Amino acid sequence: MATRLMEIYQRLYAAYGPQHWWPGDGPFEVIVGAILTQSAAWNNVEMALARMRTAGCWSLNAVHQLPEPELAELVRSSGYFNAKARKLKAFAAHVALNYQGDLDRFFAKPTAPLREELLSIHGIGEETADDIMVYAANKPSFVIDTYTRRIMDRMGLTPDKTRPKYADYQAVFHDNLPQETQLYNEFHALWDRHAKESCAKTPICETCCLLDLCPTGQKLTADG
DNA sequence: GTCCGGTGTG
DNA sequence: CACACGGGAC
Repeated sequence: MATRLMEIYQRLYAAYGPQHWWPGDGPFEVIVGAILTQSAAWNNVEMALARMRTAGCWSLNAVHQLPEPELAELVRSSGYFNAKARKLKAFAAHVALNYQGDLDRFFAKPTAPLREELLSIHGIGEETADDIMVYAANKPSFVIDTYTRRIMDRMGLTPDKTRPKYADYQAVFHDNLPQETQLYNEFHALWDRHAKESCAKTPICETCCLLDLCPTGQKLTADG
């Protein structure tokens, strides 16, 4: 399995190159982006981030100070804006109350306790927690999303369980890859790219760089 | 399972 | 017009 996963990674990287997810953005922008992108198109998230920056709401402390209805108006374009404003406020409050607003102190925690604490915050589920782990806190915690699951299922990489959960998909990577944040960072972004580019809801198998490794794709291209 | 929701695309 | 979007709370 380890060899298979690395083969897939190398194929995707060769096909698409580095994806630059959250490149050079500070932890604050990664966290806000990870929350705002929940079931929302990234383009709409970027508009919301731009409005926050322009409005001067560009630090956890600023988010903590700004009234929730005003924050909601700033992030309107990302959708679910009332719910997301509440989530942003919850995160900022958590760091303000427990770490004097200092993210570095929060992220200094070891990987497992940090993830548990992230999950305890309103609005942070498993995927968002792992986004923050990898792209903000620089911790190796593989991000699983609907795209990753879809491709894994088509490729016969579904965890050997009756009803695999998030942790089961994640374990496929944690059990078979080196615990390297940079690898997890790029690999997840490449799954995402591939799902949009080729392994879409209706897959485009003919030009897929993983076709010879994919039972679903071979069946589909054989039938015509 | 239902609710939260504006924006871009076919 | 419908549909998807870098999910999570309840």
